[in-house]
Amino acid sequence: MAKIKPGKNTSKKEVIIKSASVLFRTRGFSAATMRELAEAVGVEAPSLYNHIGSKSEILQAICFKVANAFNDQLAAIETQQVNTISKLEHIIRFHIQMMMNYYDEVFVANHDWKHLEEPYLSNFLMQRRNYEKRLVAIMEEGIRKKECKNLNPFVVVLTMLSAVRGLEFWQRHKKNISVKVLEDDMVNQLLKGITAK
Amino acid sequence: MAKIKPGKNTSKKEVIIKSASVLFRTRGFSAATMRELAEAVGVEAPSLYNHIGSKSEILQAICFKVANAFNDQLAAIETQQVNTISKLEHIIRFHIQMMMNYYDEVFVANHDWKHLEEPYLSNFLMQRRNYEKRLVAIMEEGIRKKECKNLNPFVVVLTMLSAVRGLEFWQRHKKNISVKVLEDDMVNQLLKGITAK
DNA sequence: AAAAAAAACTAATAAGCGTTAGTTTTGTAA
DNA sequence: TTACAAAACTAACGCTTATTAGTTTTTTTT
Repeated sequence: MAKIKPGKNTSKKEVIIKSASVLFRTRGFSAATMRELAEAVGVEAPSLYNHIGSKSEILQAICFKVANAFNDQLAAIETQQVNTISKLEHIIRFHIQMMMNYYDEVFVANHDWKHLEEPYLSNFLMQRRNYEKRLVAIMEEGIRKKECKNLNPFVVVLTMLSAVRGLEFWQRHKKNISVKVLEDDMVNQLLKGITAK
Repeated sequence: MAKIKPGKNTSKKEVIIKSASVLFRTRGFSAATMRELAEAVGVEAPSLYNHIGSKSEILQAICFKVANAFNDQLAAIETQQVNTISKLEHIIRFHIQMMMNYYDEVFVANHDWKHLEEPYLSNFLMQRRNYEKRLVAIMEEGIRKKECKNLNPFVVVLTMLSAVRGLEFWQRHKKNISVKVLEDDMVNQLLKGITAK
């Protein structure tokens, strides 16, 4: 019978969480069962509880891992001494890369955060709101310095965030379009539009 | 005891489906229970089955109502004798309006279609793919006629679709930003970009 | 090799699920 | 007012859920 095989630096808990990310993405958190997760890991369901506390705890681990990654990267970009358009470009590219490299985790964080329990739910939502506000602040600076059009900064930021989030639908076109074309064309469209001059 | 109160032209089945749209949006299809739905409608759970066949049937009704609305509108736009940018603008504005007027239904169709049962699942996905292809065809024509930049049409279309889909997050900012500003700024950004000339 | 710790197993629990059966109430038409 | 149909009710079924208890196997440490 198959055992949990942790790699060099991955604990069994991390293996379970990675499997759960894939399972939760495909089935959704509520529809996914611990028995399904156990089968994916290669173990009986009760054995999972030697490594994790509960189903909900797994969701917490996934959501906050993603949230932390985005927060850390934004903090780094905020301190950069470059113009606003460059900052926005960096952010867009980072979102795209997160989507490519941590597809399952980002998807789950985007879709199933509502199933977090308190106080994790409130904490997560607070972090999201804060993230949006920091992006809006960047955009507002760009407008002030006349680098950006005078559009509603909230609209711009959420349009950008939504657009990159839409990369969820891209996994199935992954083979047809290179990541470079994807990144460049998306940055181009969001920052400069699609209308020919 | 409260009864199901159908309006002039709304059957009790429609009342149930509308309540289910709100419930499924807030709780997610899998997490939502028939007992919760019954309470929202003001009835005991088994009474629902005098009007609907199953929980799954409700999801089907929601998803295909939304799919039909988008398909019909796109068909109308396709026959219009206007330039490509105008067509894309119409499509974006229609998506925004659908999001504003049928928020719950569109949200559920976007999030919970994966819980449709066969053959409805395959049918729904086929319609989605077809919809995307028709949008790509419009964008390709725009590139051919030099109305649009030579960007990857798939990237452009899915960026647009994703951006308008992101209006899901907008309900909470509804009071701060008028629909007109929202529509105009979003169209402006997606078609002409945010960078100042 | 023996002892201790970690992690697997089987069995079972209480709770909640969608749904059905059977009955009673309500609304409508003759 | 009586007859009929629609739609509500209560009770319950069979199934699945996450999780716990108790035991055995495997791995690690001494």
